[in-house]
Amino acid sequence: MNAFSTTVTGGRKKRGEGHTRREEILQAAKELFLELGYEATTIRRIADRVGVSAPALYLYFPDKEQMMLALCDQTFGYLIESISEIEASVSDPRERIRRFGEAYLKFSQAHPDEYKLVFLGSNIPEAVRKLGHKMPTDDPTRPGVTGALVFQRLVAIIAEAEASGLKLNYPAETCAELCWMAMHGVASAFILKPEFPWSNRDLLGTGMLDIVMKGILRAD
Amino acid sequence: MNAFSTTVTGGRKKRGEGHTRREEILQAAKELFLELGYEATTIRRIADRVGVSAPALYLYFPDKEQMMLALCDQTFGYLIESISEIEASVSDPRERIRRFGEAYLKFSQAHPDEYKLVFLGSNIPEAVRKLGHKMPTDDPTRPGVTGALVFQRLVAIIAEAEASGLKLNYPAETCAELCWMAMHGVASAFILKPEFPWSNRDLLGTGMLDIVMKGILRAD
DNA sequence: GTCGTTAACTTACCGTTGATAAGTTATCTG
DNA sequence: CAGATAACTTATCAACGGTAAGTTAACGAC
Repeated sequence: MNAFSTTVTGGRKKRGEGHTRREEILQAAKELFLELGYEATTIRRIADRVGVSAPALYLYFPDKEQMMLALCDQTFGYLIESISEIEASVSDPRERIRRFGEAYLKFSQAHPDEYKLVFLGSNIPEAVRKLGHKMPTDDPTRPGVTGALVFQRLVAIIAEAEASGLKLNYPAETCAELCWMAMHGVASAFILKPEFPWSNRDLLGTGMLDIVMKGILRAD
Repeated sequence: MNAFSTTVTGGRKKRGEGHTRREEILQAAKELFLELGYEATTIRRIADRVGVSAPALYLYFPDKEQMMLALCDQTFGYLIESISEIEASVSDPRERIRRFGEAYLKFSQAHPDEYKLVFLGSNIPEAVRKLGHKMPTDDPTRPGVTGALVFQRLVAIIAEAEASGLKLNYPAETCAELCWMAMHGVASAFILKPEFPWSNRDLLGTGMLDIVMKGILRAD
């Protein structure tokens, strides 16, 4: 992992060290997904960057999609982390909701490919599309479920806000859905139409947040 | 166009009739895009359904993406039509904006597959563009720009509202973008996650509209 | 030390993809 | 009938994701 972002590590791994190769593959895949997007990142390109042959990747992942999924969980972990941080450090309910929205938007812009994969259905088959939301009996360790966790946190935050005395203009669940939809609208617009000349991206983010807060919380 | 949704029309076209083949190709492509999505719809599958060889498609379209863009324009046309109707029949500025949002949502729910095709089509643009294979031209007659037309109508409606005395909380363009993003958030959520137990779909639609109107228009 | 086992990896290949080149056929014009 | 050419086909390309089968090297056991 040097400064030139080639991850070639040279020779064959020793007996018990296969997992380090796996991590090298993930690292190279992540770099390439971010550089080129999902489609343009080919198995061969990943293999080249790692310094192994293409089929070698299949010793560690069943297919290309699973590489992306593994990365999704990893990066969504960061989102969940920052949400947890907010929950831990911010006590004011209003501020919590706002900070959630900010974190969500910031994440979507920092990791558009992962966002696309989990929340936009993307081009990846059925398996991934349904995981954005709760599938109660499913294996919680399966890759790709972290998207649903994010939404559940928002529901919890808003429900707690109501419990702490804030008055909502809609049922808590509806408020959470409205909030998520609005922020998702901004996030997906930026991601899906990156070349569109948006008037002012920062203002759109903060503005939407203002609008939603004003819309779901009863005026003081 | 028979009951089995094969569009085979038989033999070779006569001299001046190439354009009818072009329409057959578009029809088949549309069906397949809706059935299978962009990625799974191959040139060969389209050609099979039309009843010609695969390279024949390249007599009418430069590449697969252009077929998609042509379909986008077609679908956007339906939306533009209903917007024009509103502009012609509704004079009150507030009501115009609201009706625009309603029409947009209604359109998305009446033609979910087409909406998905047009607005959620995350098909490659990024991947290809980043590889530098073909940079987007700034030719305004190029297919795929009608989407911007819809948005311009919303900008115009909101700008006219401002001109007629309504006070906006943001620049007109930003208001339009916020409005579109919010409605798109609702529309895409319903379409992308149809199985999610949304608390109340009607309330989410009208509620988001209320929230946006309240957010972009200064309170009376 | 050298053997068997097997993790780690390679070479060769499969079918399919979007797209192109070059040739063929059918229809229209003069 | 004789070009000309629109409409279309066959053959082919490089690149894709993925698989089969073989090779190399590191280990424990004796």
